[in-house]
Amino acid sequence: MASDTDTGSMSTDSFDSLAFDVFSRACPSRSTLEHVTGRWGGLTIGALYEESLRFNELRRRVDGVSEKMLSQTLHALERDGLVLREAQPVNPPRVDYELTPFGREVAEKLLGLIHCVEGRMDEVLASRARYDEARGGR
Amino acid sequence: MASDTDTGSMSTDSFDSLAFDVFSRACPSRSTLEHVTGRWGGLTIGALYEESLRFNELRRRVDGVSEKMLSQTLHALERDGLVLREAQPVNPPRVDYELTPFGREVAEKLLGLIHCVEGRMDEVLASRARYDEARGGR
DNA sequence: CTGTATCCCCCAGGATACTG
DNA sequence: CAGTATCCTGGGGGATACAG
Repeated sequence: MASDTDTGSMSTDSFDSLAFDVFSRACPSRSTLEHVTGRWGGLTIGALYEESLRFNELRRRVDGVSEKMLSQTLHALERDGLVLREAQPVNPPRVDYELTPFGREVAEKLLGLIHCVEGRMDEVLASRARYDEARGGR
Repeated sequence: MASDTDTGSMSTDSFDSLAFDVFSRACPSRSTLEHVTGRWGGLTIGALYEESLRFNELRRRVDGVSEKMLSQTLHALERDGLVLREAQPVNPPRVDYELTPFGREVAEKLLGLIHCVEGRMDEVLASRARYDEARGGR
């Protein structure tokens, strides 16, 4: 693990002058973005945005995730400073996961995206129907 | 292709009462979200947000994408109604890709996320350093 | 309960060649 | 230029067993 080839430089660009090197493979933010938008990252963050959860609660909440992937995802997010892991030294062990302030900020942006897409799903579905009919025979 | 198992129902939830079934595997918006946030989807949309581009221009812009993946990505985005494909019947062929209004909206949300992360990359890097040092020996 | 270690399968996706 | 078709490999990720 910790195999990212990240170097420490990136551009601080404005919204209008988009010259960021996210397009470059070597951009360090690309890996974080991948953790956030990855298959399980987004769902995990979404779940934690509602409330702080324990490992198996998360596992139940995020439909379809395996122990291994949840573990990996959580580690990546914790490493990036999006998730805080709080282990209580009790028996049986109890570990709570919660979003950091940064994590919450990212979660909100992510939710903005999700809502944007969900609110337009009828359009999407219609577009898909059109597309499939046009070249559906083939 | 067009192998999504999407059914046409989803929840229209508010930002506060998050009861969306995005967490469910069967949620139709999940596939669109995957197209948008996928490895190449986001970068492609980001590139097209700046300007309308042709196939090979895109290929050069999005560092590391293969012909096959760009083609696939573009088809998925076009099908979902995010990208408009305009083929001019000239020789040699010329095809321009541009974002639809919906595509631009999604792009903006996406850029919001990207900027949020990029603007905090120093934190991320610091967090990673801390994390790696803590359990770096292992 | 909270994970880590292992095995292994499958397909995302890269390389290459070819067509219109 | 704008793609499609084919082949092939790496690693994403599931299942299971095990450990603290």
